[in-house]
Amino acid sequence: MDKTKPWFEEIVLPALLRHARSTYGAAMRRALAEAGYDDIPKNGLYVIGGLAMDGGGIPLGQLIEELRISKQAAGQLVDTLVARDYLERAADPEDRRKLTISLTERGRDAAATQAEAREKIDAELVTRVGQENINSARRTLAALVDMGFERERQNDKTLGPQTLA
Amino acid sequence: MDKTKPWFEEIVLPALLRHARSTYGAAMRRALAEAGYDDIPKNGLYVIGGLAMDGGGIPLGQLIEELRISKQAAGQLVDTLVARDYLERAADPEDRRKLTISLTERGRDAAATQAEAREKIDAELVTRVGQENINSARRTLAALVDMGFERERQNDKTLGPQTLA
DNA sequence: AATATACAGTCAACGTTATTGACTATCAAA
DNA sequence: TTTGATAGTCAATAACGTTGACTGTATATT
Repeated sequence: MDKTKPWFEEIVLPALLRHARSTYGAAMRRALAEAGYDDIPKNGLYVIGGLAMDGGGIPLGQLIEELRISKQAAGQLVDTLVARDYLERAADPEDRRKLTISLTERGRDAAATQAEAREKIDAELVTRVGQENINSARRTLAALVDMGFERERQNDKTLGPQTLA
Repeated sequence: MDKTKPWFEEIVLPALLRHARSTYGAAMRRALAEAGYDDIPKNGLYVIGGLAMDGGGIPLGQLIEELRISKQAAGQLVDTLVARDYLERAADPEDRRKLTISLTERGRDAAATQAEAREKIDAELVTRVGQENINSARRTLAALVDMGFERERQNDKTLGPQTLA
């Protein structure tokens, strides 16, 4: 009766993923809130964080791809992020249909705060399980992501946005 | 310029987690929809899947713990799941405050379908990265989850439900 | 026993986020 | 220069989660 394996070998992977992600989410949100950035919508973290890495201005379409939400949802998300002064839009001179988005001053600062919080978790994680395990985890997760992409193509986009996540 | 590492070593962990989870979510949803179970709310997957493992009837409070949502949200979730005939409520004879929930016939069938889809992904994952990497991933994710729990206690529940996830 | 406190869950109102459907504007190609 | 595809917006609605106030049941203290 005591012969139980460690809990994390019993639990189902999706649930494990869910809770693991929430650790990051909670830490980043707390750090942001403490720095006064307490009005960022859910997916805003991904937008801000992503833009901080990409550096430049990306078109809405790219957000749609990365977040896998409808373009209307993406537009709305950007709207509120613009209204709250994290993002700004600019016309793309190459193609006037496109409106690229980029971080404002405030947005960059929020991104930095967020990155710091994330890196703190990352660092703590290294001390807990070691870089080797983390690398393995990344490989494993990447394989999962790939499988998702493949299926999506296979099924020729018959997969609604909200079906995901 | 071509000296780039594999993409999954560049990407930030929360995003990787997000997409990895969506692979499971999409596969399970597709399988369920094909079997006629296309009316399951988002968190319903966790409720149904979780109940299928626990077997028995659990009280609402346990759902709240596991999903980390407000009790009202949990109640509402159960409401719709009951309305759609996946779940049923029963009074707990021990403590008449408690209403335990358990799977209906339909619910069990949905759970089976879902589990099958999940296991298919699991199996494919083994062939892709091997059991060793998966074990490492589990250890790593578990460490993350633990960190989340610890922080939560540290901060004495000052952490709203929606802050998570 | 009597009262106070804690716990399990519901009801109602509201806010946020995502969805669908219809539309405008721009570009690309025949 | 019409045709078709692409980028994004507007408006209405649906799904989900939150807060606050409430009922009923159990538990502990006097």
